[in-house]
Amino acid sequence: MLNKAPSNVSFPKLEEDVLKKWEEIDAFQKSIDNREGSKEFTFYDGPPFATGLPHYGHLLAGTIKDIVPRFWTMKGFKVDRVFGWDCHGLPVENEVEKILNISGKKAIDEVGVEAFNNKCREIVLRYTGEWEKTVKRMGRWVDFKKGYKTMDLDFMESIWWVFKQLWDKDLIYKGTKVVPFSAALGTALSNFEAGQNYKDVQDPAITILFKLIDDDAYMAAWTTTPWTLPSNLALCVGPDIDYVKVLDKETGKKIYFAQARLSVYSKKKEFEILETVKGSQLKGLKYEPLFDYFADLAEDGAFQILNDNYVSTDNGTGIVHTAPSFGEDDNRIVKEAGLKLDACPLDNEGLFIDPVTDYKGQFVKDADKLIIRRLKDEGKLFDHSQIVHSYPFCYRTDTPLLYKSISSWYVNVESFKDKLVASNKNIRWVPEYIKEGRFGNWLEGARDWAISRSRSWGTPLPIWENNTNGKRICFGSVEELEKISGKKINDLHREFVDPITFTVDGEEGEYVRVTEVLDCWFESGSMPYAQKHYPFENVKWFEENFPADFIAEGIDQTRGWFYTLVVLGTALFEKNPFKNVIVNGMILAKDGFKMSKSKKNYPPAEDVLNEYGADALRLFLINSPVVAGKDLKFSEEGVKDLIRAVILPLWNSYSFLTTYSHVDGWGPEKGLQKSENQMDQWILSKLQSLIEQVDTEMQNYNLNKVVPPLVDFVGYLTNWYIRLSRRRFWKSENDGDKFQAYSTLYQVLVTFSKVMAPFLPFLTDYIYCHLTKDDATETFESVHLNDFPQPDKSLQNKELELKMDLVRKAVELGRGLRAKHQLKTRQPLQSVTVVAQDKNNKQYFIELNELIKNELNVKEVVVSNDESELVHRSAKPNLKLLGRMYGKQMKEATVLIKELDEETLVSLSSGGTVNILDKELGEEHVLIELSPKEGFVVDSDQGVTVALDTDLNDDLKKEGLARELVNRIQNLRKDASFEVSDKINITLNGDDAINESLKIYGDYLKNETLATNLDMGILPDKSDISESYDIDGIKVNIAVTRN
RNA sequence: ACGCCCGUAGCUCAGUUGGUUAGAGCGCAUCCCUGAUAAGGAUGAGGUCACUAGUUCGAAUCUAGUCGGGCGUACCA
Repeated sequence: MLNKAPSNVSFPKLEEDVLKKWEEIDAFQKSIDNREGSKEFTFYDGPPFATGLPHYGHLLAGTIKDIVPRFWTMKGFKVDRVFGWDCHGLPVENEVEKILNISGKKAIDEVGVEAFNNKCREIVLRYTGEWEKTVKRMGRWVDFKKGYKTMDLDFMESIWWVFKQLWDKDLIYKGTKVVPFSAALGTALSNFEAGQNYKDVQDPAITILFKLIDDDAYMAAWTTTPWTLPSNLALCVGPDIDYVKVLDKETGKKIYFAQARLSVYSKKKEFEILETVKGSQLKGLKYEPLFDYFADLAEDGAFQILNDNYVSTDNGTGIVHTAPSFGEDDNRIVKEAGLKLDACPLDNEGLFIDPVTDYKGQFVKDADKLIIRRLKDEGKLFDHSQIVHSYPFCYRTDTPLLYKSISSWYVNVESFKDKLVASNKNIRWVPEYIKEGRFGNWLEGARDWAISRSRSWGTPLPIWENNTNGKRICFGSVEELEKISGKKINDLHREFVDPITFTVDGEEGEYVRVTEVLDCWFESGSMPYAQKHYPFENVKWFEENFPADFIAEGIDQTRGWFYTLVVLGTALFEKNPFKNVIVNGMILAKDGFKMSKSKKNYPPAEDVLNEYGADALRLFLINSPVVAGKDLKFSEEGVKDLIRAVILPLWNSYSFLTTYSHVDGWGPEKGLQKSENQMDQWILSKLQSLIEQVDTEMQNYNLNKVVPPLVDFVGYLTNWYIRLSRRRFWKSENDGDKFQAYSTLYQVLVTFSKVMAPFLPFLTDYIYCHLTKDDATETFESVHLNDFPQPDKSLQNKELELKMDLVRKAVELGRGLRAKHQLKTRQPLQSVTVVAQDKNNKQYFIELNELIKNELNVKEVVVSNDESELVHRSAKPNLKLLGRMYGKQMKEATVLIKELDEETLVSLSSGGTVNILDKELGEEHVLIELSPKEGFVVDSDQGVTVALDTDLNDDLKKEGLARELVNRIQNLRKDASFEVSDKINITLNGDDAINESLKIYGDYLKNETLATNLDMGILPDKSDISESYDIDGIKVNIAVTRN
């Protein structure tokens, strides 16, 4: 027998209890061990940085990462899930710098790599406890004990192996990279850091003249950074852009610039156009360097005009001053022209150094003015103005950033770009548009990947360089390094491997490690291999399970983790490393802006969990556009709504079943019965359809399409099935029908728990376990150890579902009519007329007329197939069909169709045709609408018409009154907190109408209220509860006593 | 600044290849029902589909531009 559900439930509290149970029985581990020997479903967890606390974005991703593996577990797969920690990288270093109150690479060198790294190691895991707590509280099952850390020796060794693979494939090279640089900190910043602090600032915008060597003319170039001019090594023009050579009437100089910019400059000066040429024709022309500091680079190809398509004519002159050491594009263009040029005359503090002797020791930005004046004096300044543009500032010192080239190690991604695109073809992206859109575009434009950082806390590059002959050796395992160095190695961090040096027989010089470490993105992209210490361990497992079945992260990872995974998977194995990916959108605050701690525009996750629980939060997140890659405005109310829409009704259903079955001592151990009742059959059929639907959507990773059918089902269950079946549960006789009702509701709740288990892991587990404790066919300790239900075809009855839809429609219309005409449902009416033109439908109404009778509280259901007395017909064109037929005549035809009379419409619906503008139209060409006729209590919708007979005779009135009395007495029972099974004695007195009514309906009233005695007369002095009522003018006093 | 996504009722969102009176839930108002009660039902009010211009017999939907939000990329020289 089932235990009664507790009368007051706290879902957060219930969840905590379920969590405890999971711990006790080790439910998660069991869900994996259970599937030993089954096919595996592989899941990769993207490692978060442990330096911050989890926020909603993590909770969302965590929810998706929990639901999908839970589903596939229930589908029979073994789904191992381990957590990962991203330990290396700038965020950690920044934290440590803050703690040690130092900044920049130089400072780190002073503290020492060892001390610095120790500090990093110390703090990197400081929030893991909080993470674990929150992740678990959300109901996510993931293994923290076996979790990987990117700073583990095994992990780092695999990284080395990955790197060595690329090295052997000749995909690694050393080049220069232009990076944002903070002069105040004396260190390069990541693009991410540089992006933190853009500001609109005013800068000089000058146009300078470069004298051509073989032509008595000048090239006009525009720049906002005069201090980069000493480092100018080239000019760049667009090959397809038109350039004009003009005569400056004031100075007599001949000057080139883009034709499109002529109008701008001619505002200030007078020109005569001499010639027009394409940029491609200017290519290769040589010019005199502006300054002579780097004049000797002319031998290496400097000071010539190059071509590139990135040049625009939006501003400037259409001729770009190119300083390869200070601009990413500049660097690229020069490189692509096959030139090796570099002129970077500044130190780490942003001060000019040799050979720029004139400004030596000056901060470059301060030298701007002097450089401009000098160019002006030399007659090389063509124009001088100001511009306001956005420029990055150091996020820590608020000083303008400089861009400067540094040497860096690259992966030659461009060389296998085609393979990346090919890999992407095999990935299922949810939502789909990301595949060809954002991600596809990003792959198309893939650039070589700079993977080294001049930093301290990371996996060191496994490259040793001979300090004499420059030869390099790359290591791909600890063993190789141990062998050559003769030392035992237990840790691969810099403080351990940097001191290792060695010599090679027959070679001069000593091999010393290059100083850089790997970008932590390289590590996260390597996690499929490194988390398993592949290929040093788990080779067989890896080969069988390599492309992961599933991963999930936010859309911000398009160019992050998703990209690095694909690059490395493709480079190593020419494979896409994951088959399915769910990309979630960003969670914004209620106000539509991003969540911000300082703005306090969102509630702390902990509060939401304590107030509403994880089930509600999970459902809210899953049911939002955020799983379809769109942004979500987070609102607490939304979470609350899901409680109301799903969790509470589900709980109430469970509570309903247990309340009544407890009274009868019913439980599944009595054996489940197959039901003949159509309501039972209907809800079971609906349940099978739901199983199918959820299964299909989950197989397609459409998590956001799952909740609406769940909500619908909850509606069917509570607002139709239970509401209409209540009487069967609480009637006093223990007959077969009652047990069929119990069996049905029991089965529905048990199966429904299984279907919803991946989504609402707590509540479903609670309900499932409490329901099935005595059920010999359900022997599991947790709903999550079950298989996902299979739809039972024998229980599916689509026709019945259709029937019920019609009935529900009719009842809905009938209820609407009662409301509109102020006819209380408690007042019985003589009859309702339902009209169905379709023969099948007519039959359905006849079959299910009992339901309609009860729901609408009428004595009789009249089924008719002629609604012409009740409604008007009118027609509208079926535009989808007719639009193509009529084209421009459509407007005219619409008017004619709308004017068709009822007779014609009736003939159309019985197969007739009508001629409109020379075209023969049949029923399918028009849409016939029904509208209620005046003076009838009638309504019509979607082919169903319902009319109520509102005449009341005496008998109906008496019955109505009896029902009012039942209602009052039931309320009294409830107010007196009687049990549903308590028997009572009633005493009442009142107006004559009461007596008249009870003469006929006294037994009915007793039966309904479980009354053993019904006395008419003066109320007793002592009763459990008594009250006086006025029912539409009829007065009555009632007293109730429990016996 | 550029690329991608988004802008529909007070709020959160649906809206298939262009088609009929633009929908749902919540909230609000009125009424109803109720021994599942932290509920439930019906009805109603509430919309210039961000704006502008175009394509079309017909645009929330397609095109171009403007404005606003998000993500990403950026000293576009």
